[in-house]
Amino acid sequence: MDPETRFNELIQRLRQRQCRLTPQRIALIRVLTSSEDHPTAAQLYDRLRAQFPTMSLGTVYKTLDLLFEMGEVLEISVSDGAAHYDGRKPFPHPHLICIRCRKIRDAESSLAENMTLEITQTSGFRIVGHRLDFYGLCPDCRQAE
Amino acid sequence: MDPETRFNELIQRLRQRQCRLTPQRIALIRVLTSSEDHPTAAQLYDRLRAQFPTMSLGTVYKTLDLLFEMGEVLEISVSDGAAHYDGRKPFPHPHLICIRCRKIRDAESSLAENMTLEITQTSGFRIVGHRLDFYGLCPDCRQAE
DNA sequence: GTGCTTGCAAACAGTTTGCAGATAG
DNA sequence: CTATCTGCAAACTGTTTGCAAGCAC
Repeated sequence: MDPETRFNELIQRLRQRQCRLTPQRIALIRVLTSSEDHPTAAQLYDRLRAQFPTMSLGTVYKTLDLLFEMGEVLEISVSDGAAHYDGRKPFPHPHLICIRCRKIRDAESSLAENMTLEITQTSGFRIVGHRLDFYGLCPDCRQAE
Repeated sequence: MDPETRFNELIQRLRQRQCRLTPQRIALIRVLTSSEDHPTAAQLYDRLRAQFPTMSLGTVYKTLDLLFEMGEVLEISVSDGAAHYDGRKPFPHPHLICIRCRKIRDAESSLAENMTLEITQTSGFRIVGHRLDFYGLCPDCRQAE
């Protein structure tokens, strides 16, 4: 899905929920949907402040929480403290996380869906989300070794 | 693997590393290997303090870090702040996490290994670990709905 | 005896909260 | 006009760090 479509989708969802469409929220959704990487709250805050000096970190957190509760944003916790966010693919999918440079990439796997199905059927849980994180050295960092 | 065997294995690994076998470390490994659930550092501390009043939370963290770096303990980050630890199955495996009662259970899946293989081959990453967490409502909490 | 380990307390980082003032609808 | 939202700052939580005293080897 291209960023523009996703942007409009999120705006639409907020409208449905009768949430106020403040400039801050619109700007955050803009940045979130156009980010190729998986930024932390602080990184989003930095990117926003450049073009939106009045934005505050607290508002970033509040808006991310709102979108998270709506199921429109994925929270990825790497073991580096801060949570990372993915607003482009709200459906779960595997991530590749480099243990050296901390970069996060999306991974494709045909088996992810089947595994979710298998677990759903055998566990008795009603599954509402999953996180599939793979840790390792990315190609760049392997060379640097 | 039964708790006793795993306990001895961990003690052995520490010896190999020439680490001191202090009473604190032995007690923590005892609790860790006999825990059916996935306790946080604070929970481990509470369980230890009962029979070991001099134990400090800092030591719990330091010992967990040591075992984690040795690859003998899994760190599971739920989105509830604190990290949970699993010392019984150091090889990665899927976890089921209840979003209501926060309980964490082990899940079995035949596909987990294949998926890891697939990702390893297509990503260019050298994979050293993975985390497969499934979020949902456990059978108990589904009934309570 | 040596140097790793502990316990304590202070420091730290990320996140959450409370509230007065601002503003979208 | 009103209820929601923002911005700020203080509070909180989990974790890390530094260092003197203790103890495994």
